[in-house]
Amino acid sequence: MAKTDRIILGSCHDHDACMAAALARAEAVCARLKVRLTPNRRAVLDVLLRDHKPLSAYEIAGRIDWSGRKGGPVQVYRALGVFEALGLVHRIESLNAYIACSLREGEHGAQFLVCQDCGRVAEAVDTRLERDLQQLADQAGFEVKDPVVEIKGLCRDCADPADG
Amino acid sequence: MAKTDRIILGSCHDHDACMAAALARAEAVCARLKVRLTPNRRAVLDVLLRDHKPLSAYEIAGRIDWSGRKGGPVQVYRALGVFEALGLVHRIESLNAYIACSLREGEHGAQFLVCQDCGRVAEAVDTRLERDLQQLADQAGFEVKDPVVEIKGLCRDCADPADG
DNA sequence: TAGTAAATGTTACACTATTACAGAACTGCG
DNA sequence: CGCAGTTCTGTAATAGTGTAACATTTACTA
Repeated sequence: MAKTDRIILGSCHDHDACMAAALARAEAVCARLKVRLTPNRRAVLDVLLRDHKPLSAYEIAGRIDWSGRKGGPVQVYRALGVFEALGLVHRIESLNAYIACSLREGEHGAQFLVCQDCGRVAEAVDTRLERDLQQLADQAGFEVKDPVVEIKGLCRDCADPADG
Repeated sequence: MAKTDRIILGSCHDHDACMAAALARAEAVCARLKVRLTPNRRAVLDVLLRDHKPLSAYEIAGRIDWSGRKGGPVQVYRALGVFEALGLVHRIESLNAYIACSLREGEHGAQFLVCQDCGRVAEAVDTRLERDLQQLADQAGFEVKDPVVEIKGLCRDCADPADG
């Protein structure tokens, strides 16, 4: 049976290492594309990496230490815009929230498993699914730009709390 | 090659007949499930069927003749909630908009092709894609409740205006 | 170091969605 | 019919999400 290439659960991992790696990846991407990782942007990315779960722009704004400055959604949206364009942050449409990308550089595509109970999100890479999406679009003469796949439901922990 | 079961383009069809059929379908579903198709709800459904394209709740509210009454988003959201539960209306997450379901009774599942240029949305039924989604979820021990598939891109007309 | 482009600070505002509560309309039943 | 309970509606207020506009500052480049 064809297997999903990779699923990142968002739990069950060494979070410090994960954060450091993600930050390094972000720096690499920014350097390569000549995008500046300014303090503002870094602050937004830090918050997202720290939590490793979807946060609304306003939640992000609330967690940043603006040290004196006013600081609000505008700054956050600006940074999110940059990161989305780079593929470092994904918007979860069904939650109006944003999450740092968990994938290695070079990997792309974005299928999400969104738990309606605990709110956590797992990110997956399933090339077969992507092929299917492409094929579906082809049949309608539709040019794919950005496929949104968000499977809403219950994660393992929430579906079966007893861990049966 | 496995084919998508059905794609409804949202254009190129006898709109009057389509509307009448959809309305009849809605009445049937409501009758079967003992849900009342009240004037308010009918007004919302009418607007959605008439346009056959995604509309925001506020746009819907703006197009309804409230004849004296105040009438606003609250009424619209209430009706939309009912129809969504019945599967007669779908929310397009990536647009914050709502569209009447184009499928026959019994058909379900909802994959959408969302044109970023003209804003039109086509609805598709692709059981293979659904199977793949289920399989992806299974591998993560995830229980699927509501798969959201919205392919953003360019429809045939907008991708190639010259109709090459 | 002056000129240009990029990013920021700030205010204000538009759009999306929900809560709360009182009143009206429908349903079932004696 | 007339009452009781439920469902639906009208209305106002408010919470949450996202942008526009514009002056100012910061960073790059010649």
